[in-house]
Amino acid sequence: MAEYSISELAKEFEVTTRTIRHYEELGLLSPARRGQTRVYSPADRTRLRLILRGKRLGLSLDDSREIIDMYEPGKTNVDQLKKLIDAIQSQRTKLNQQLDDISKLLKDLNQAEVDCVTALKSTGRT
Amino acid sequence: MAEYSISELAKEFEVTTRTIRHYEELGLLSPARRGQTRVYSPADRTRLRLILRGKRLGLSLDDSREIIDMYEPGKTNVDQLKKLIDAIQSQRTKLNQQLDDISKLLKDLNQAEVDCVTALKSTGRT
DNA sequence: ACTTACCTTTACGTTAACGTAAACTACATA
DNA sequence: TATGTAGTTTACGTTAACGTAAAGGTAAGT
Repeated sequence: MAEYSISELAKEFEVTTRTIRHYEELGLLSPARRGQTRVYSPADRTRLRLILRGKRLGLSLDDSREIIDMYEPGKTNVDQLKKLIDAIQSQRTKLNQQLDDISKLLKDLNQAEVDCVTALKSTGRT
Repeated sequence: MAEYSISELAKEFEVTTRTIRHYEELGLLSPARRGQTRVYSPADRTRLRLILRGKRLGLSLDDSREIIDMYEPGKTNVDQLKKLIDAIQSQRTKLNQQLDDISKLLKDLNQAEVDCVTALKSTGRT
């Protein structure tokens, strides 16, 4: 039954402790306490991982919280569940848009690289 | 030889004119002028499209400017070209990381959806 | 001539996501 | 006992990416 200190998590994910506390202020994390000191469970660690993944994808912290809350099984209400499914669909749409953007950007990068190499060769001959 | 007004572009890309002017302030766009008025070429329009694509991918405007400048062929210097190739590679790395993130998130979303549907069914029977 | 619909610049305001500093506590170790 | 190391709260500061007036210019239509 592993647990983690705030600085351990900070080191592992290459963020500052301030950042982790900030996520807690926003209600994205709520670690246990031993006295005053925060004690993080593996579940907390997973939440942090999800938050940072969301960040890399350009999600706001609020968006991330929405998504993360989806994983919690405590949603009994039917309307809640339907809302969640909608949210999931909407996120999927956004992600697919991102996939499209990325593939286009990668294509552009390839072309840019080709242009660079071509330019380099011609430079070599001048 | 098409051209566009600022509000035309704003409408097309669903941003405000303030946003477009802001990009110009940061040196990401430099449209021609007819008197005081900005006149955008198809090339300007493409640049705007690239900027917004970058935004969707979570790039900063500075990052976007770097990438966009890669497409300009006016880079004669060899060192410049090598730097560009490095930048391209680094962007590619970042994008591949994003692809990985997205595939993982999509997987998570699928699981969350399954959980939702399961929960819904059990609710129906209670 | 007057309104409407654009365009312009200048400049202060706002939000998100932290950074940074101050001031304090608790535990371990030289 | 002092020095360090890691934790805490509180609170003001900062940066990016615009928002939001304010104040004005210009050309088209009525």
